[in-house]
Amino acid sequence: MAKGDVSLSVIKRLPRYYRFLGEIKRAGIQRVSSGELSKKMGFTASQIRQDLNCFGGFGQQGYGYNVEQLYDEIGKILGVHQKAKTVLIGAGNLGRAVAAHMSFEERGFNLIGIFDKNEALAGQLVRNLPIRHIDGLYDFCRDNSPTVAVLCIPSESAKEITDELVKLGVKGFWNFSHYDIAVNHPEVAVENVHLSDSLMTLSFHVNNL
Amino acid sequence: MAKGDVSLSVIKRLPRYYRFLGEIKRAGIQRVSSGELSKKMGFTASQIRQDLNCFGGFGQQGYGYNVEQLYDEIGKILGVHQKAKTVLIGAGNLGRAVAAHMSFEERGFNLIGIFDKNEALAGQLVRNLPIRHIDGLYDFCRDNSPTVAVLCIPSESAKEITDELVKLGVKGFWNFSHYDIAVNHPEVAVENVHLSDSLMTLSFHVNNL
DNA sequence: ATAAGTTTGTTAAAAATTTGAAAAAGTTAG
DNA sequence: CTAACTTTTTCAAATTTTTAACAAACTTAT
Repeated sequence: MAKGDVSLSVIKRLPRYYRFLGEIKRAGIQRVSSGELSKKMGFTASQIRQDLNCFGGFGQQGYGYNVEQLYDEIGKILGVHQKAKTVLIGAGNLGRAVAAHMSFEERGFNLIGIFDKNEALAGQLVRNLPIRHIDGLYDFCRDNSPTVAVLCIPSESAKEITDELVKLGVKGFWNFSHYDIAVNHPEVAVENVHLSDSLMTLSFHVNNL
Repeated sequence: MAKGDVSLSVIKRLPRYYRFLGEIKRAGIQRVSSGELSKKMGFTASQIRQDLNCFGGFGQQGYGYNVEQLYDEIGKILGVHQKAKTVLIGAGNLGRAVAAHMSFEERGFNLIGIFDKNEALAGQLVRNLPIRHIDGLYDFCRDNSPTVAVLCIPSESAKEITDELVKLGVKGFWNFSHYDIAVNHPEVAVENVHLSDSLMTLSFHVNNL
């Protein structure tokens, strides 16, 4: 069950499995076969079976998969029950929307602080958390030891803040800035979102239908 | 120069090339080799050359690539100078942030309407556009013929609205809802964003460092 | 003008991913 | 309990993607 040897392609599909299994579970369905999942999700049944088997034999021949059990297993693999202490940097339009809109708690994170360089925002509540001035970040991190940071800041500041946060012990970055975070440390995980890349991909497709 | 035979992997890298070339261009650099790009971007030089050659020989032996020309060519391929008329559905936290934060105009889109089912929001301005009540969507589409829709709505409504918009002639969807849009029509392009999937992928990585 | 040095375009090899298919295991009905 | 059926597991083949290597083409300096 070594996790290092599971390919990134597989890992990136796990949240989708989790999402669909959640739906199925809420619909009250108790068992599901790879064939049924295949129809619903648009992956081949073979791929689904192969993916799941990277983490263990969750299914049973002649029966399929128990929805609830499989949902829980994937949840465990993804770590959705962890409570990784998380700070959000940048409380502009996007930062506030991300803070308010994402269910961090259902996905393995615990949002404990929101920071912005704009004094005017200080004290304003977002999701019951006060926006703090960025100058307090250092002390806050020393006192609370967050392990994850969400970056909703302009690309200019991204590199600098990232380096500082790494020094302060942050191990994971969810990056919405235009800048491509590429940390040298192998002990740091980065997920670059790049909404504009996604939008341009759509532009390509729309113009080449 | 048939575009149908370029793989999705390549296409998804194009916005990244565009982004880095933009940076290099703004820095005043006029020529660049695949080797230099490789260092900056983290792709292999071989891959960069191979990717670019899918669309034509933009480089010159012994010289490399002209930054401005390559930037323009990729821009054309991505269609960033198009003005695809675009409506945004759902003016909640996320919808408003997307409307305000994304530079649609620099990426091939022209945002012409914002809609929400919440009466209370009607009339409020976002980016100089008034939020309109969703009931007016049909007429608005008939009058203005948008070809792209950005969906920032709950998954429950996503399928229904998508189907209606397809009937009204929308050819491209940028989907932020939890729901996986899968349109049967081969003439419709969909880009599913799924921020929560990205967040859970980060959760996995953080928990498996 | 020539030679040395770069760098692309292109072809081929390697690696990774996806798909298919058979064997093993379990379920369900009689 | 047995036989027919379903579905996973596992292994192998096919496809796709990435990397490497080399010849052709251009630049630059002498």
